[in-house]
Amino acid sequence: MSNLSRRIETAFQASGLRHTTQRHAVLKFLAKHSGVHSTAEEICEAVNRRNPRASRATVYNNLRSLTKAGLVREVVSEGKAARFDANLYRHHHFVCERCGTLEDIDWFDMPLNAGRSALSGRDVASYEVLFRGACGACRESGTGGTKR
Amino acid sequence: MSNLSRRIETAFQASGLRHTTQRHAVLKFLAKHSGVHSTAEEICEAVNRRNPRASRATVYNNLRSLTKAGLVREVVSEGKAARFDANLYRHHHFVCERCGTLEDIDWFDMPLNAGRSALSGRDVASYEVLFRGACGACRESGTGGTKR
DNA sequence: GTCCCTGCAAACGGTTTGCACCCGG
DNA sequence: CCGGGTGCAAACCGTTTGCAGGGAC
Repeated sequence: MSNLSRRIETAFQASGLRHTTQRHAVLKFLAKHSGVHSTAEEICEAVNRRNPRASRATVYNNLRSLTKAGLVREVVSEGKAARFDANLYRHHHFVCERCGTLEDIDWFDMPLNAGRSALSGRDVASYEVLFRGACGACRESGTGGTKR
Repeated sequence: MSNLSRRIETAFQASGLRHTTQRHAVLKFLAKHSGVHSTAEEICEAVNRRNPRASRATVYNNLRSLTKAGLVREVVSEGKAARFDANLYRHHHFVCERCGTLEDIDWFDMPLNAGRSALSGRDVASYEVLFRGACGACRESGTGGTKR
């Protein structure tokens, strides 16, 4: 059994989620494609390329239960289809205003002191920065690109 | 004619958008309810409570043209329905993880030096911070709240 | 007069749900 | 054996589109 599969089973036990082949396949796919921000449809399609299969409803159910368990995160998305990623590390996000792609930005801390008064009265558990601009490819080509 | 209406017409002229009663009504509603982050449906309903009316398609069309013209912004949304706001001032966002409400946070600058290497290769045009945690009401009541 | 805008209704795409069966613990 | 998980198909809901008529400039 692969190292990844073992880690997944351990995570299931820790979170109290029942271990099923379909759920395993979904999480494995997301862990293997971390940073890609796949849609439910893409996950569905990928999982069904080889056995065991998982119906659309099951994929959606599992994405929800995995998200609730904290093993997967739903990524801020500009489009209509929700995008998911294995929740392995904190990161910021960069949205290209020309081609619409969403990139992960390596984590760096920001001093929140400046916002203390603006945030008063709330418990801040976490934060992330959403950057907008032109990604490397669009900056070079100067193209408008196609929103995905 | 109200001061607000005059400002709206000026904005239309500056942006090259044709002035129509329906478009005026949509922007006026958003300007009056700034910070509320209304859905298209809510805007539709509000506009149609009094003349002139605007069909669903028209409201959607106008939300798109107004967004493209920069007079309105589409707000980062956790749910499925898109939320809009008049684009009057820069601000950060706070998502309550218990009740799901989305609040505006007064703008404050953050030193981005720490992220220079992580962002290299991209043109950063703007940024905003998305905070997560417990809002004032949920923190006090300790309730789980209802996701809207 | 020309285009863009509007309104209606039908189509669309992503997501959820109801229900019967199945399988992990 | 029990309760949650699975699969299918239909329902749902927010959004978009095609088209005919109307209004802004």
